[in-house]
This record gives sequence, C-alpha cells and structure tokens, in this order.
Amino acid sequence: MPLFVEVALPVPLRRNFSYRVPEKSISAVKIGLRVKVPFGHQQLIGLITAISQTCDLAEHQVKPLTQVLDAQEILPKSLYNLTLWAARYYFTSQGQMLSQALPVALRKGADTAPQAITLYKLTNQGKQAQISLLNRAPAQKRLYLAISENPISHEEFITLEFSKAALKALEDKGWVERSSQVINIDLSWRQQLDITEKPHKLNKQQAVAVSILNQQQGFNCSLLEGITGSGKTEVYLSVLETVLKQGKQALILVPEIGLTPQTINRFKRRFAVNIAVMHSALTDNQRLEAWRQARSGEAAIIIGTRSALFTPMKFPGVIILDEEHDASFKQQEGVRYHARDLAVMRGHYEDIPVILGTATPSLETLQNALSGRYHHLSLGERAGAAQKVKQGIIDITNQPLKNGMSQSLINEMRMHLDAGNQVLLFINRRGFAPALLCHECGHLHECDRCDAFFTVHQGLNEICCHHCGNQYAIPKQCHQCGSTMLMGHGLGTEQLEQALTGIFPQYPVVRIDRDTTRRKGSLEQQLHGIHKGEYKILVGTQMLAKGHHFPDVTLVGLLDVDGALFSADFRAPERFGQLYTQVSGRAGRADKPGKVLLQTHQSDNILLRSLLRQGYGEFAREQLKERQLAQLPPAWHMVIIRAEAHLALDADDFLHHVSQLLPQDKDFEIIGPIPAPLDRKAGKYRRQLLFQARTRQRLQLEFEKILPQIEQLPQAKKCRWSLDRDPQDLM
DNA sequence: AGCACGCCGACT
DNA sequence: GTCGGCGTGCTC
Repeated sequence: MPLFVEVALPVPLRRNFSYRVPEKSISAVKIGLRVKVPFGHQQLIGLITAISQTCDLAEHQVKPLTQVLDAQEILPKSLYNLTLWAARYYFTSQGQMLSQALPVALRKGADTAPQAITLYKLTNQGKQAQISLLNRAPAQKRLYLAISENPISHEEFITLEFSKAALKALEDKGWVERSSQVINIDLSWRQQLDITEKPHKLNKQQAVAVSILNQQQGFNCSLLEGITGSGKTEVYLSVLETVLKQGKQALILVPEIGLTPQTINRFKRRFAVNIAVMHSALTDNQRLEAWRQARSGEAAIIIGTRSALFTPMKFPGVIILDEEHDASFKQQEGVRYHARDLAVMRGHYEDIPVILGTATPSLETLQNALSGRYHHLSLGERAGAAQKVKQGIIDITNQPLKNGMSQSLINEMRMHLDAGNQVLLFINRRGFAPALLCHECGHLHECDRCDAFFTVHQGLNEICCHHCGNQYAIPKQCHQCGSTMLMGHGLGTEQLEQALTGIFPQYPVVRIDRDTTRRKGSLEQQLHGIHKGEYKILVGTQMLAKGHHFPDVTLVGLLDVDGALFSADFRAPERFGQLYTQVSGRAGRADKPGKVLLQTHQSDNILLRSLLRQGYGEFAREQLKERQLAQLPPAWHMVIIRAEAHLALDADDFLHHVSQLLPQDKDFEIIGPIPAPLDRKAGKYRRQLLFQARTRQRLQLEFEKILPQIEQLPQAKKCRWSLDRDPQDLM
C-alpha cells in the first residue's frame, strides 16, 4: 500500500507538496516531523502536515521523500497550530511560517537531541603528574590546575580563555583526556525555587495589579499601563515568582533595543534559575541550545526579542510582552507578522495569561482594554518625572530657521549648554512622508477632492493625495497667502549635526541614527560617551528615546512636530504621542528638572494641546475616535499590497487589476494604486494599494478567495509584489 | 525564494 | 570564439 505525505516547504508558493513515502520510512512518518525532500534542483527541509493513502497527482509527478529527520514532533501542538493559524492570517505559505518558527539551525537540518558536551579531565597519569614540570609553561599550568580541581567543559574552556595550544600539549603528554557526556535535564527549579534577591516592597497600585494578575487562570490578556519608573518590572518579577513556584515557565518578549544585560540581570538577580536568552547576536548553535533548554523545561525563563515568540515551552505559564507599543515587534521583511498579536494568540492556544506592558499603549491594545477584552491595570499614572518636566511650544510660523531650528530654540540650547548640561534634539525618521506646509502662514495643503493632506514626493517633484491618488506638480506658491516659502521635506540628522557643529563649535555633537549605529557595538559606544559627558549635544531619531535614560539632559527639542502630526502615515500622530511621552518621562531628574520644547507651525492644534495638557491617555482616546471615523485600524482592518517594478506602469497596472478583483461595497474601502511614500528605491518604482475592511472575517474570506486569482494575473509576472496585513507604516 | 536555462555584449 | 549579464519559468 503506497503512502503519501503533504509537506510544507519554505517557499513563497501558497500550497504544500506531495511526496511518496519510501517503504523503509513508512513507520517513521508523523505529522509535524521534518523531512528532507527533492524540490526542483534542490533538496529542501519541510514539515509533514498531512498523511494519506492516496494522491491526486499522476504517479510520475510525485517524487519520494529523501529522509525523515525527526522522531518526535519538532513543535508542541500549541505552537504548531499557532503557526498554521498565522500562515492563514498573514496570507503566507504554511512552509514559510513554519520555517520562521524554527531556529535557523533546525531549518538547516540540525538534530534536536541535546548535544553531548565535551569534558576535559585528568587521566590517571595526569593525576600523578608533577606540577613542577609545568613551571616553565604557565598556560599549561593554569589549565592543569583548573582541570585538576574539577573537569571543565569545552564551554568553560572558551569563557575562561584557556589556550588551545596548552590543551593540546597536555593531551599530548597524556595528562588530559576529553570525554563526551550527555547532560541530564535538570528540572529541580520546579520543586525548589531559590529567590536570590529580596523583593522590593510593592506600592498599593503594584500590589493591586499583582493580586489581579496572580488570580488569572487559563487564557486572558492584561494591559499593564505604567509610565517609566512606575515599577512595571517589579510587577513582572512578582508575577514570575508565582508562575515559577507553580513549576511553570515564563516567556518574556522585549523590543530589539531593550534586550540589554541590565534587563536580563534584573531577572537573574532575583531567581536562581536557568534563563534562556534569545537575541540576534547569538550564533545559530547558541540559539538552538537556548531553544532546546526552553523546550525541555530546563530554562525556567525565556527572554528574547520578536522571534523568541516561537520558542517552545514544556511547561508554559505566562507570556509577558514589554513595551507592547514598540514597532520592532512587527517583522518588516519576509513574513510580516506582529509578535504582539501572535503572543496574544499563543496565550490562547497555550491557555495561559498574557501580559502587555507599556507606558504608552498602542491604539490596538488600548481599544481592547477599553472594550473590556483585556484587563486594564494602571500604575502611577500621575506620579513620576513627567509632571516635573516643563513643556513649551515654539510657534515657528514665519520665524527664520537655521537648518530647522528657530532662534528661540538655539537660545534655549545655549542656556542649558552653558550651564553644563546636555541637550537632546529629535527629528523624524528619514523617509517620512511629509505634508506640504507654508512656512509663512502655516497653511497645510489639502486635496481638493478629499480631506486628506497632500504628501510631498521630492524625487518626483509631485504632491500626491494618498487617499485618492490625485497628483500635481509641487506648487511654487502657498494657495492661501501666496508665499513661496513652502516646506515639504523633513531635514536629515546628518545635516543637523553639521549645522550644530557650526553654531556650537565648543560643544561636541553626537548623532545617533540607523547609519551611525549600523556597526555592532557602536550604539553602546556612543551611549557610553554620552554618559561620560564626552558629548554635549545629542542628535537623533526615535531610536534615542527608547529605553535610554540620560540624567544630564535637561533640554529636549522636537524639531519637526508638524511632520509627525500631518504625515500621510496614519500612525504618525500616535507614534509622536508615544515619543513625546517617553521623552518627557526621561528628561532631567529630581534635582535637575528637564524641559521639552516643540517646534510647530500649528501651535493651537487640538491634538497637540490635548497631548500636552491631558497626557497620552486622553490623546490616545481621541486618536482612537478619529481612527473610528476614518475607518482606519484598529477600528477597521487593513492590508497593503505593494508592488515594485522597473517601470512604474507595470506596478500600477498590476495593482489596478488587483483592485478590480477586490470586493467593493460599504464594508470595504480601496485606496490606490498610489505611489509608496518612498516611491523610488534602487531604480525601481514602488506602488501600493490599501485595502480596508470593516471586519476581520470578511477580510480573511475575501482575500482567501481572490489570492489565487491575483497569483494568476499575467501582470503579476512583471513585478515583485507582497502583502502586509496590519501594516505598521505605510512605507 | 532558489535555481537552471537561454539568449545577447566585452574579452582572451 | 567564450564568460557572464539577468529575464523567464518551474518547483510535488
């Protein structure tokens, strides 16, 4: 009787492939095992998703699988199901999603069995050896002494920086031998949890939060809202204690920039348990080892960034996702999944609680908290540094600007610098899609057909409405006052850095953005320089605000507030609110009050006023109402279809045909095709189509129906295209 | 996504 | 005469 398997392969084709199971492997196949299979001219590794006695394809079309790689399912059932759910949700192939969920080493075929570790120990001859013979070989002596005390593992050998030559010499003498040993899985933490640091006394709000969180059984989700310094981590630690005492594991997810030794040490100090850390600097094998320890239950705590979401747990207890609003939880290439959304879904599949922590909730999470789907727990809302910060608005309408800085700002900077303090200047991320604004009268140019602001496309010398696609050449004069001083592009960090060096030659400037921090370790180096006071003026993008505290910074300037408030990107105001709140929470300290200055042409803007007067909470609630009116996320649900081609026409043509396939009624809205805010990249033209649906269900249904048709479009061959569900930015 | 096949330009 | 550019087409 022939046997066939369906295999999910890491290819962008949205289907699985059938293979014949060779006689000898028939008893070895099971759903969820990795197999190696021939695919075109290559051998790929995929997962078995189904087994059947029959196959629809003709016999000559089906190849036999090459090898079964596992004896046991590679993922626990809950994670396997989550991953398949995610494949559907993000409209990607099961194979790509599953491959995403595995550490690279396993994608390449590594073994899941724990690796035997190499131990170096003394031979009988070595035990009787005369140490004095090593007097002239200090490296050998050091190693010999270490080994004679206790056999050492290869890992210790590396970390203690012994010499390889010395080891070889001792082996050649016959004094030291290596043996390999399989380490028994140590689960003793489940019986006996050692707490190595006395917990801080919780304040009332923390205690309330902890007691509510500790009562949770099974799946549920909580938003823990607390400003910087309100003690979120202490709440996490307290919840962890409860979970670990029940013999269950905790998965902690943090933003890319937040995974510092200090963060990890906070957990290490409190609990004497094995902590698996998953970060991008690990080698494939180190990652695999951390993964194994999580899967076996040896690691009680797993802490990592976005991709750590897929770490299996033998005894799942809780998922904590810190700084839940952080954009780095959304993968921006390949499968564009959101670790926060999948974390909630994973909590559901594992039937365990999920805790989302932040000072500035994303509107998605806020909506869920306000509607009662999530518990809403608050910490120290009104306390802390935020209140002490002085805030000021500089209306720059018709003010002379030096590289984006007004004279008032420069004067203020000088005061703070001369007093020996540091100054921090923020500008928006490059590639922001700015509105066209008159510097003289502050008029914002709006599309004549919609209510949307025009977006400036400097490269094309065009303004474009991102709602209807309406395009014009950039006007020479303001439509309201006739001025020729129209502003349409944010300035760059580099430009600003140069200007500052000119204005304040005596104060060293440091610039922190994607470009200056690309090299590994350079961010740490720059931050170190800032803390030592080597730099006086700090220039940077959002990056600088995340998780870093600069006690000597007393003045923070936000240069391009308008660029954030009037961007074509509907999330820009939300992100600005988060940035502003974070910055205000961090400027200065108790004995050195900080000041935040905002430059804008729209000093009486309602949004801005509400943010400054009432804080992020109110601001966010107002934003939420606006999103509802505008039928934008999280009220409605969005998918972006992006296309890239050598000729703009090809991309447009494709998207146009796609838009014909999409449903059109009151539950759906289609915008575009329009140029992508970064419309030309590497000589290719990028266009996009926005699609909004009233409900998730309809969106899912419609796309599942038309996706095969989109794939079949002849125009699809002329361009590269991709889907992005719940897009983070419209770039 | 890979990878091979295939058809046109600057080199020994 | 060949090496290699990347367009197009296929993968159970």
